[in-house]
Amino acid sequence: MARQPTRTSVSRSPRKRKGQGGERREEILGAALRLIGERGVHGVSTRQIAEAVGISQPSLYAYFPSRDAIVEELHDRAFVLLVQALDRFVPTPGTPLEQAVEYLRVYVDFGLNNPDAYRVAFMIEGAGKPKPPTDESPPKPALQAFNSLRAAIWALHESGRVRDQDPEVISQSLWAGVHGLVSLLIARPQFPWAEREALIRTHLTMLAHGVLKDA
Amino acid sequence: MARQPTRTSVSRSPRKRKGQGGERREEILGAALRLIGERGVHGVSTRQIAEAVGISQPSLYAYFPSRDAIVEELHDRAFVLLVQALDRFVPTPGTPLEQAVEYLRVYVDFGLNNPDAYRVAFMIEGAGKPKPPTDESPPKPALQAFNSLRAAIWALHESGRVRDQDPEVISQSLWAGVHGLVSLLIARPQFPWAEREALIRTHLTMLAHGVLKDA
DNA sequence: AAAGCATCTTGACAGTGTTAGGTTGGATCG
DNA sequence: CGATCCAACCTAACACTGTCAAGATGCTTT
Repeated sequence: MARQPTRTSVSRSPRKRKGQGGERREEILGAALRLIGERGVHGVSTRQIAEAVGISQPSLYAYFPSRDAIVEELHDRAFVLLVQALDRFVPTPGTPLEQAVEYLRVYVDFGLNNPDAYRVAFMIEGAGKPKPPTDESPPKPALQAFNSLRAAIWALHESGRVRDQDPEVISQSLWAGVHGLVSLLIARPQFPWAEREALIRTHLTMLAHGVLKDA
Repeated sequence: MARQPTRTSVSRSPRKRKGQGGERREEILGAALRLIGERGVHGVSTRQIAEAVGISQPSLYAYFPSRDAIVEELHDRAFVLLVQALDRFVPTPGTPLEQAVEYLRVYVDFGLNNPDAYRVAFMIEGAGKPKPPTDESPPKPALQAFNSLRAAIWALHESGRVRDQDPEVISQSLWAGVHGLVSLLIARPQFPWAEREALIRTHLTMLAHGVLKDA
């Protein structure tokens, strides 16, 4: 009697072959990042992700232990992308101020060009909290990203152009400075912002002026 | 037959008298703010709020149309508090740089002393999105807060001490500068921050140096 | 052809925000 | 005083969420 199930609707993706489970994993991460970019981190459910991929929703748990684990993986990957972008930077000839602005600009552009990644990386509440036990061993991508920035500041500092302040403090301060602009531009698109290019340039110039000696 | 209900557990708060529904409203907001401060915006359910207040959970909907409305009310109130703090500022005698640092310090201190409020006000994803129709009429507390800051910058600007830049751009840039520090300090308490006082002072001095002429 | 196991499924659970409808009891009025 | 009214509040139920348990499927290797 069991009537033929009407099926339809949820077009399933064909089952992956034996070794290719990793492909599914990537598909899941891709769909999750896209949906999160559209609807926000908390506006996406596991069922929506699963449907976008074309699998049943509990199948996600074959690849990730929890929903949060998906977000966390995106989080880490976003940091890796940021580090790559920062480390790719090579200064063009110019004054230290111009070079500093250029470098900070890489950070800003990364954030604005990858708002989904930046959101996931920096703008998720309590994303860095619940892990006091498993520290130390792996250099978390988050810290690694800051290390890139810090290294650049130290280099600048050793050129003697920086105001006499602890370089560590200056690094953190500059980070806060660029993060503030990026996060606000991303999070508050409705705010009556000034012309974006002028705002960015002014902001970075201000930060650089604040740090460098020859103002 | 109907056995005495075992009751227990959820100690209910006594019913409010006829006109005192507003009290309940305040109790709900207070409990919500406290719980959100402890567990984060998304870590608190309406049932938890209701239990903390001592009423049934659907009763919340007699006072607020939705869960988001509770958060939004807290959001607006946080802005009002911030505006009050900013407007209370009266500069002590000193150089323009010292005064600028002092003023920005009010913003930073407000954020760090009221992290719950600041979180709710500035660090909630998409809190300023879904309202293109009902604009214009009421001066939203959010914009009002920025107006306070802008007014202060304009005053500074007219004293002739500011680098030749559009004051509007400078206001937004300074806002981004302080917001970056406050939001990171609040959101990432685990990060190996430098000594907080030194960090704040350096950051604000940097921002002020970046904006003022006599560096 | 058989075995093994990665892949994926259905079914169920407690928890969530929200709505519908009914009860209670203090304030008000005749 | 007693009747009425309605603000304040409740229970029951809905569709949705993340997660777990248990089993089916079918490619790959022996």
